[in-house]
Amino acid sequence: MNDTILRKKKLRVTPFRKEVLKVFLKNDHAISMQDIENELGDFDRITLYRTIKSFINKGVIHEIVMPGDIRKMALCDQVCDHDSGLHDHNHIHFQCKKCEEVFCVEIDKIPEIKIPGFQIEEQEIQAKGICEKCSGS
Amino acid sequence: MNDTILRKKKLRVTPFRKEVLKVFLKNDHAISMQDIENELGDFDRITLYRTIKSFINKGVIHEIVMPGDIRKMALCDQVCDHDSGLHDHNHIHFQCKKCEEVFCVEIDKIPEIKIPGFQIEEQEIQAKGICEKCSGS
DNA sequence: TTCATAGATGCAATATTGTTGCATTTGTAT
DNA sequence: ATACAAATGCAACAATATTGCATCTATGAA
Repeated sequence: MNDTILRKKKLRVTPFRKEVLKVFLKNDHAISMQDIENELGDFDRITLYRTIKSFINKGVIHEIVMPGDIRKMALCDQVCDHDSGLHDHNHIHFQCKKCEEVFCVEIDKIPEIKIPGFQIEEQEIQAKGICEKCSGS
Repeated sequence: MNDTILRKKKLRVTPFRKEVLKVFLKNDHAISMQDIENELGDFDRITLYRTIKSFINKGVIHEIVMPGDIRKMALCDQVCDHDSGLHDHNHIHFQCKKCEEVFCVEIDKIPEIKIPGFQIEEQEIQAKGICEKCSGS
């Protein structure tokens, strides 16, 4: 139930937030602002912006940015239930060159990068290629 | 000389382009659209957008996007002298949490990621932490 | 169950960012 | 020196995002 998700993240359960969350839940890939707007029937754009912002801050969803002005969002794992606005993810972001969708893909272990002189605290990997579904066809 | 860079990438050498290129050359870190606008005295914004677009297409600069609506650009290595619009880079993108600058940092070898079912063709690594300069202070 | 209140919503107005079409100017190859 | 494709600059516009404020509502406490 999406009520549970919201409550867990200390967000008030409102009809609008449930609607927005539903859009995320029914997609297995990352979605854009446009996608959400298209899926919501009637809505107030300002409220949507604010909803998205609080979802990100509370760790309900996370932002994915990729070259080419691609800005999408996807649900967070259970892991990130913190109020800090920081997100920990054990996955990489993958964009399919065929269907153009962006997915969060779990991987066993994120390789550690080391750079002399730099202290790396977080890292994120973005990849492009052909996704599972498009490989088959 | 920045004339050489432009000619090598098959771009006409115009005063404006030289100005923009100069801004990139004098920074050792990635810069934003805002940064460029601030450094250029008097300019036409539309021309700037178009200039940036052709610089990216011809491989003079590359785009760097990071979570938090960060969109910056930096000069490409000599390597990417192709007209395809694709860029090959042997570096990762690093953002310092202290000075907030974004750097292109060369690393020895980019680790290979493998995901069952997915064909990875390109990948990019983004990291956050403390940069060389800020570590010292 | 009712009530008070912090938080969420919706509207208006506005800011920021990026694009398109078109006339004019300019860099470059001949 | 010249012709022409490419670049520029202007006007108009489109898309995206933000702020302030009045109103409404979800939630915890009485």
